[in-house]
Amino acid sequence: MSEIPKNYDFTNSELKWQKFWNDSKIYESHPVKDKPKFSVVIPPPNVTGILHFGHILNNTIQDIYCRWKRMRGYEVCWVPGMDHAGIATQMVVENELSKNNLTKHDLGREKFIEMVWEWKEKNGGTIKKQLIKLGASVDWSKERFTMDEGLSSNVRKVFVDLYKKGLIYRGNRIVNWDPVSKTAVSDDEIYYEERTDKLYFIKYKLEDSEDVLTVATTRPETLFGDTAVAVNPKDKRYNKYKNKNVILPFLNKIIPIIEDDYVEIEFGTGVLKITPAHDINDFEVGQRHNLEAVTVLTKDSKLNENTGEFAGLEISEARTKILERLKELNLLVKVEDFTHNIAFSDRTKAVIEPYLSEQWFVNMKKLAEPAIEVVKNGSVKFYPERYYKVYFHWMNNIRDWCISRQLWWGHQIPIWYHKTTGEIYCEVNEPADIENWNKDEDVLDTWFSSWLWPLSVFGWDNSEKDLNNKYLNYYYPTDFLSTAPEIIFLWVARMIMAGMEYMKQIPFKEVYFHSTVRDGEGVKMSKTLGNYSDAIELMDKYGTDALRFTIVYLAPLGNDVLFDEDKTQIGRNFVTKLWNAGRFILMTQEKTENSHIPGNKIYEKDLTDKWIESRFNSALLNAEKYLNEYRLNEYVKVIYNFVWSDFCDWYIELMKIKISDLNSAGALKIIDTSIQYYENILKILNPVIPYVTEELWHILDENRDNKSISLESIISCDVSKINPEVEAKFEKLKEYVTGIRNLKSEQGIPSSKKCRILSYSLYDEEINLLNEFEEYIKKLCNLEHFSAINDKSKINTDENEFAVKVINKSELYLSLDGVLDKEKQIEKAQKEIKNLEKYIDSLEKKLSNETFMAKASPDVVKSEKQKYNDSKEKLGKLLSLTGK
RNA sequence: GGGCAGUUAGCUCAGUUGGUUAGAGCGCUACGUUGACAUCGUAGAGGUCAUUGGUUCGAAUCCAUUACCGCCCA
Repeated sequence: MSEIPKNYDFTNSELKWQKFWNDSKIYESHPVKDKPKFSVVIPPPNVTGILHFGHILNNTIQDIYCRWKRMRGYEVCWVPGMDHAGIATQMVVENELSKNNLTKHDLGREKFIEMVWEWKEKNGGTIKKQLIKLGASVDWSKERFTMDEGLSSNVRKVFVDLYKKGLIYRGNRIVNWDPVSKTAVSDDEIYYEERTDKLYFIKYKLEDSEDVLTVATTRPETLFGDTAVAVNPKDKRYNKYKNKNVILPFLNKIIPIIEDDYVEIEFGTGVLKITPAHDINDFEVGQRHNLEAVTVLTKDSKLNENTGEFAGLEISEARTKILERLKELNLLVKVEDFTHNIAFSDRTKAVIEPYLSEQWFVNMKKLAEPAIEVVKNGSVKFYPERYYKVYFHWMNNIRDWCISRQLWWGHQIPIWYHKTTGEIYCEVNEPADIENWNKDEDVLDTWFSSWLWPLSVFGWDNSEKDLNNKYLNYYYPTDFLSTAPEIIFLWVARMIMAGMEYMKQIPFKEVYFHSTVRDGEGVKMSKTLGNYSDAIELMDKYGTDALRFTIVYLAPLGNDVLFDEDKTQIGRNFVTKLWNAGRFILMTQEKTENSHIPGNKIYEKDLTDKWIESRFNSALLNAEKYLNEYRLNEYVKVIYNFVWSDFCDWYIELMKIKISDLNSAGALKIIDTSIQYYENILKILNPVIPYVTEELWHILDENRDNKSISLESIISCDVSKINPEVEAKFEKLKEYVTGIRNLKSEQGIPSSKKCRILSYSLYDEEINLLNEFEEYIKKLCNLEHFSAINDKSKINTDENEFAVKVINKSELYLSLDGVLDKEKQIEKAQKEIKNLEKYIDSLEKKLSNETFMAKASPDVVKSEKQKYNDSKEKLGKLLSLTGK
C-alpha cells in the first residue's frame, strides 16, 4: 500500500469521482417492479443562474435524502432541470444587444428568440456544471428544460383546457407594471422598500360654490386620471358636499364627490383623489361607484395624450412642471415629507407602476379547493410545520393569477384573434387558415410551466398515453420536495393545484422548506448587496465536502443559516479528522501484515468494545430518527460527535493501548473491528460528504474498482446493542481519566511528566473498575504507577506529599516531590465545597418539602435522594481532605 | 395595520411530552509536537435562560404581559 498523505487532496479526488459517477451513469434510474422507489424533482434553477448558498443548501439536502434512500435499498430517481426564467433570460440578451445600441425590436421577435436560444445553448446552464461539482447524485438522463417540446406542449394543453373550463379569462385589471421590462409582473415578483417622498396638498374647486376641497396625494401627475374625489361617510367635515362635484385642475373636468369607507379620516385632509387606472385601491373604489378609469401613462411611464400640455413628459419632469403650474394657479396648498412603502421590480429594480391593462388571468378559487384539502388531511406534509398556517392563509384568501407577460421569451399564449370578426380561437395548435388570425403577443408567466414540473418531467401528456406511461406510473407522486420558503405560493401551492387538477393526485408527499442563508450579520445574501461569498470559490478553497457539511451543520429546521467563510473550517476540519482516523487505522493494519501474529486467538469483547458498539448503534438510531424528522443539522451533529468524541478521542486512543503489542492475542481482531466501524462511518457519512467517503472507501480496499460506496447498503441499527449500563460504566472510566488529567494540570505538572497515583475507596465496585482499567488509566494519564486500594493506612500522608482529589467514590492521591501547590489545591477544593453545599442545600429543601414528597413521582424522589446521599458523601471526603 | 416566528455563554445554536449543579461548536486562557490528525491534543474560564406576573411540590421548558429583533401578507 502506498503512503497515505496527511491531508485529503480534495481537488483531484473530486474531479476523479465526478467523472466516475457520471461516466458510469450509476445514478440513472428505471422503474423496477416491486422495488420501493424514492423520487424527487429538483426545483429547476434559473437558466441564467449561478450556484449560490441557497442552492448549495437545497441541493445538498436533496442529495442527502437521495443518497440515504439509495443506500437503504430504494430505487432513487432525482430529476434535474432548468427553468427558462422569462424576464431574467430576456434581460440578459437585451443587455447584450444594448451594448451594440440595438433593441429587440431592431431584430424582430423571431430573430430575437433565436438569439436567446443561442445564448442558452452557449452560456446557459452554468449551474448544471456546478451541480455536478456539488456532487449531486441526479439522473442526468432525465434532465428537462421548461421550454423543451414536451413541456411546452403541456403548457399549451393546460392553457386550452383551463380556458375551455372557463377558468382562464381576459380582463382589465390593475397590474404591477414594470416600465423597464415593459411587462406586468405578479405580486410575488415585487418587493417593497420604505422611501421618503412628498405629500402634496392640492385644491380642487367645487363646481357650484367658492368652496374648495384639498386633497393630499403623493402623485400629482395622475390627477388627469381622477374620476372622483372621495371622503369617508363618517367624516362630518365633508357631509355637506354629498352629491356635489369638483372641477379638476387643468382639464376643468367635472368629477363627483363620493363617499367611501376606504378613505381614512385621519390621513392628509381626509379627501382622497380617486384614480382608478393607476392605483389598486382606487380601482376597487371605482368599481364600487361605477367610475370611469382614465389612463394617463404610457407603457414606458410617460404621460399620455390624456394629460394635455404635459403629454410625452417623463413622470418626474411632468411632476415638477405640474407643481409649478399648480403654484401659479394658487392651487398648491403645502408640501409635507411623507414616508411610505414603494414597490420595486425584483428583476429590474424599477419602480412598479400600478397600471390598468388587459391581461389573462386564472380563476384560482376552484383550483385551490382540492389543494387545500390534501394539505388539511395530511396527504401533503410540510416541514417545518408553521408553513401550514402560511399556506392556508394564502389559499383561503387566494386571488386570481395574472399569467400574461409582455415578453417574447417564453410560452406564447395559444390564443388567436380573427382579423375581421375578432373571434377568439384557443387550441393547442394554430388555426388552419392562419393567415386570417393574429396570435396573442404575450407569453405566459414562467410559473405557468413550473407548476406542471413534477408531471411534465415524467412525460405526462394529458392524454390516454398517460395510462401506459411507466415512468409516470412508477415515479408519480414524488416523495419529497425541498425548496425555499419564499416560493411556497409561487410554486409549491400551484404544483399541488396542478397535480390535483390533472392527476387527481398530490405531486409530492413531503415538503421541506429549507433555511434562508444569510451572512454573518443576518442579512440575506444577495448579489446586489455584495454581502455575498462566491460559493464556487469556497468549494475550491475548502473542498466541496467541507462546504456541504458546514452548511447542513449550520441549518436548523425552521431557522436561518448565518454563514460566513470562516465557518467552512468546521467542515474542513471534520473531513481532515475523518481522513486521519482512517489513515491511522490503515497504517496500523499495514504493520500487522508484516508482523508475526499468532493464529486468530479467541478475543473476548471488553468494556470498550461493548461501549463503542452501544455508541455506534445509538448514533445510527438517532441519525436516522433526525433524518426522518427533517432535522438535518442534528443528523450531522450526531455523526460528528460520534466520530470525533467517541470514535477518535476514546475508542482509537484505547485501541492504541490494546494493540501496543501487535503480537498480542486479539490485536488482529481489534484492528479488523475498527475497520468495520470505520467503513460503517463512511457509509453513514456518504450522503453528506460523498467525495471523501468515496475516496476513503476505495483506499480501504483496493479491489473496489468500478464500485461506489453510494451503492452499498447502510447497516441497520441493532437496538439490542445499545446498553446504558455499559455506557454508564464507561463514563466512569472517562471521569477518572479526565479527573486525573485535571489534577495534574491544576498542579502545573506537564502532561508529559510521569506521576504516581494511589486511589482509595471503600467500594469494591470502584476498586475493581479501576484495577480492570489500570493499564488504560496509566497510559491515558501518563502515570508510572496507578493502583486502587481499600486500605487507607497504606497511604502515608505524614511522610509524603500528595495532591488530592475526589472523583466518583474514590479519593485520588497524586504523589508530589515537594512541589505541591497547597494554596491552589485548597482554593479549588473550597470552590467545589461551596458549590456542593449549595446543591445539597437545595436538595435538602426539596426532600423536606412535604408536598414534594407527596406529589412528585417516586422515581424522581428516589433519584433526588440518591443525589443527596452521593453529594453528602463527597462533601464529607472533601471536608476531611481540606479540613486539616 | 394583520399574521407568524424568535430572544439561552463573547459569537452561532441545542435543550421535543415540566424533575441536569443548563449543554455543544467556534472564539478566549494555559500547557503540549509521545509515530493518525497543530485543519491537532489536554485542561480551564465563561450564563439571573430578554422583562414582569401567573400555574405548579418543582419552570429555560406551560400560560399571560411588556420590550426588542426578524419574516410573510396588506
